[in-house]
Amino acid sequence: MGRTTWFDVDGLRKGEWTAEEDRKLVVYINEHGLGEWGSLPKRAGLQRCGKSCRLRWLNYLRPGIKRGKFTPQEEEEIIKYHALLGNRWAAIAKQMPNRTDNDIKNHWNSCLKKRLAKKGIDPMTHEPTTTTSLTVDVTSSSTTSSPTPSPTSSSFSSCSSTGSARFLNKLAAGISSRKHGLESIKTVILAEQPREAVDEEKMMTINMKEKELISCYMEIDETMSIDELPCDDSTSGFVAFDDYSLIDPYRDGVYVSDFYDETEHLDLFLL
DNA sequence: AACCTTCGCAACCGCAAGGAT
DNA sequence: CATCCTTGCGGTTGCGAAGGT
Repeated sequence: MGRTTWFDVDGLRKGEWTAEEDRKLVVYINEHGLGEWGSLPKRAGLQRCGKSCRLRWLNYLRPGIKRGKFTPQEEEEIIKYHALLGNRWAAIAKQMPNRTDNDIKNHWNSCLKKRLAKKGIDPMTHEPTTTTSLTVDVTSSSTTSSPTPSPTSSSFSSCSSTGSARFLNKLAAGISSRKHGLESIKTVILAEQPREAVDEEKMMTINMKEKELISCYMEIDETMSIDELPCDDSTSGFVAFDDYSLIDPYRDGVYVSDFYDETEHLDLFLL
């Protein structure tokens, strides 16, 4: 199996790797370590681009890669993590260290996605296709069950008041896969101040809620894996974090309500 | 047996983020 | 601050194998 070999305009070899090329790459990396993919091919005596070498190493030659059929347990894990993280194959692969992101992605696209669809489950939302449990903005003209509907105050207030594992997972994923440091996330949250005061009592509530939200961010350790985070049974497209914030699992962000216009408006903090 | 379709997987491509200059 | 370069990610493609008709 594999692609036929050909050469691009720069004379670089493309397509299937030979055993000899694999050997050269492994020998070079074992001797010199990883890094500088751009210049590696020349130094290793390979007629390949750096990207191709990196991919070959990460997806095939790297030690510790598990190949072959996925076990039912692994498949369950993939489905579970996909529900939490979406198509973030790299982030999912981090939870399954013996499998590559490419492997997981291929298995999802060729097998798991179809299997879920057959069972009547939308592979993107992980919800039954016959029902729509996503909350849709009643004021908008949209009638679809898009994964990113506009939240409303009604959906907001009806959400659970407990913290959300999905939110925490999203945050952890943001930290781990997108390289957003905790400090920068805290800075974003802390920098968002109320626009104008209403009254003192409300102000106190706002401050309290803000503190709760911030403290949640503060408690998350960058080294925590998803399994270490607390779980709840939140299942809808939007996930409540508390009365003032709402998580959209399909975007890299957390909505935090504009405390002074609770009727419609939410701000999206991108992670 | 021959042909067609689907599956599985390796590899490519384009894009974006982040670092270096 | 702007530009360039490197790295990493996700979507897509190409192709042999396997299965179906």
